Amino acid sequence: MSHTYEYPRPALTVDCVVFGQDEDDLKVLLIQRGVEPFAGRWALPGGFVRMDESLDAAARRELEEEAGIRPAHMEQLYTFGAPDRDPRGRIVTVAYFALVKLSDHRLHAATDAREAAWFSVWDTPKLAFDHADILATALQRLKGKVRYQPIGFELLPPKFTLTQLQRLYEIILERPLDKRNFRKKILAMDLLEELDEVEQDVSHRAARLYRFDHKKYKQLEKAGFNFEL
Amino acid sequence: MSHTYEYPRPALTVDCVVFGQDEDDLKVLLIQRGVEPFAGRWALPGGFVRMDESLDAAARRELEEEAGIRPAHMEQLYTFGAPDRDPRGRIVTVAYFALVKLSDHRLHAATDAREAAWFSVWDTPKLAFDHADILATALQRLKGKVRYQPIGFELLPPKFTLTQLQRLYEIILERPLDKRNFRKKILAMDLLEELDEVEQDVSHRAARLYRFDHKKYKQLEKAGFNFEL
DNA sequence: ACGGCATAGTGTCCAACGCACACCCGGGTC
DNA sequence: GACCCGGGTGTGCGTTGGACACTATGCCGT
Repeated sequence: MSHTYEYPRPALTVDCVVFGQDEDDLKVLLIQRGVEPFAGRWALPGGFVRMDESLDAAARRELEEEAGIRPAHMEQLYTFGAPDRDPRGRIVTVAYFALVKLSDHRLHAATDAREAAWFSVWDTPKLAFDHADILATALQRLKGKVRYQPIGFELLPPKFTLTQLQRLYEIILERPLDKRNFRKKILAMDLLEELDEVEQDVSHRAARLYRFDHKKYKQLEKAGFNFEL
Repeated sequence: MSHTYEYPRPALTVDCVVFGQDEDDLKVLLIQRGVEPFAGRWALPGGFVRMDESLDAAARRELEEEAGIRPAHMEQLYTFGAPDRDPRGRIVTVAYFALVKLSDHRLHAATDAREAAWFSVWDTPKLAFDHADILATALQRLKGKVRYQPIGFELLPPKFTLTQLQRLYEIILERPLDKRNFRKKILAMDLLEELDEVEQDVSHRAARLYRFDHKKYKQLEKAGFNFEL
């Protein structure tokens, strides 16, 4: 079955930059290509947009299909449409930016026959197409956004310690933060619920666990409150 | 001549939200549609992306063709792709955001046979397609961006008074600013060149003219300086 | 020439915030 | 019980943001 149009059309794909935090590293999800072009190279997960689905839906579907991932946070990043960005012809791609809790998506073997794996964002293999540009754009967005919107929490498990949170910010922003000032500021926002629980199985004093209060944040946001690290 | 593909493809367009400042009003450029669907309705300028041009180039070309406009500032805004956003079928559009000096683009009759006109952004006619959503997104972007990047200057003539600049910010941000604090802050950045010229033809004390120093801004930017109103 | 009018231009004070900084605490290990 | 490892806490200072009101200048009308 084929499809005919009066004027030529670019093909339209979505590609997803999925970030996860692991220990002291920021990871990005990549998939090894099985076919030409760029067979064997690593690339961002993605694929063609179907005629009856929105762009967001296409991005979610591809992530589910290719890596079994349902991200907590996802937003459109940028649309890349240089005429020569794909050797197969004119293909325009809408890039998405997603955050997942790595704890939810530990080791997963290739769900879609292809190999999927997490790489440090500071040390990725050579990527297919213009995916290195897309990744760079996504990193820039993450760095810029994390200071003004509480999206960092989407990378952490539901219960976390303040030190974990601080480490996350330090990794993303690539600079050290002062412990006392960080805690003062984040607690002053009154967005964290202090739990009656502490870390388990650590060989030192256990830290208190906190949970991000999404409801409270939405309320404060409506009232004109601005999150700012 | 027709074009055939193995899988169906959405059509791809660009649409431009062009802002201009006029006196005490923020204007947006609209074009009256001549054909169905939405014949007679006002819409954002835009059109189909050609196979050999980048998305940015398509946006610039459409603006030139439909309104004879070459904007000083232009950036990609967001891509809108709801399956039902166009009654003709699946059409995905990459929206752009542009700023022009209205002084450069005064009254221009319809360049492309169609009628083009400036409307107050607070009082537009009912727009075709999902263009009202696109406009709202663009306004939000403008409001957010103007405080952290010196793009406001692209809306003013090359030489302007501090009062004009302040009015512009007040219009965009929709709130009054304090004159002394505004001047203090903007001059402290050392980005404005104080000219040996004053306004002409005013029936009161003439204000000094200033010019934005793009070169100096680029230097400071490299040195880690952050513009912030 | 004089007065009136419209906008230009200018400085201080106070409160809030950002940031630098160091020590004791608690729990586990050996 | 000594030690090791991170957890948890408060103060002080310099900077910044924001409120606030009067004099200066030039044109116009009489």
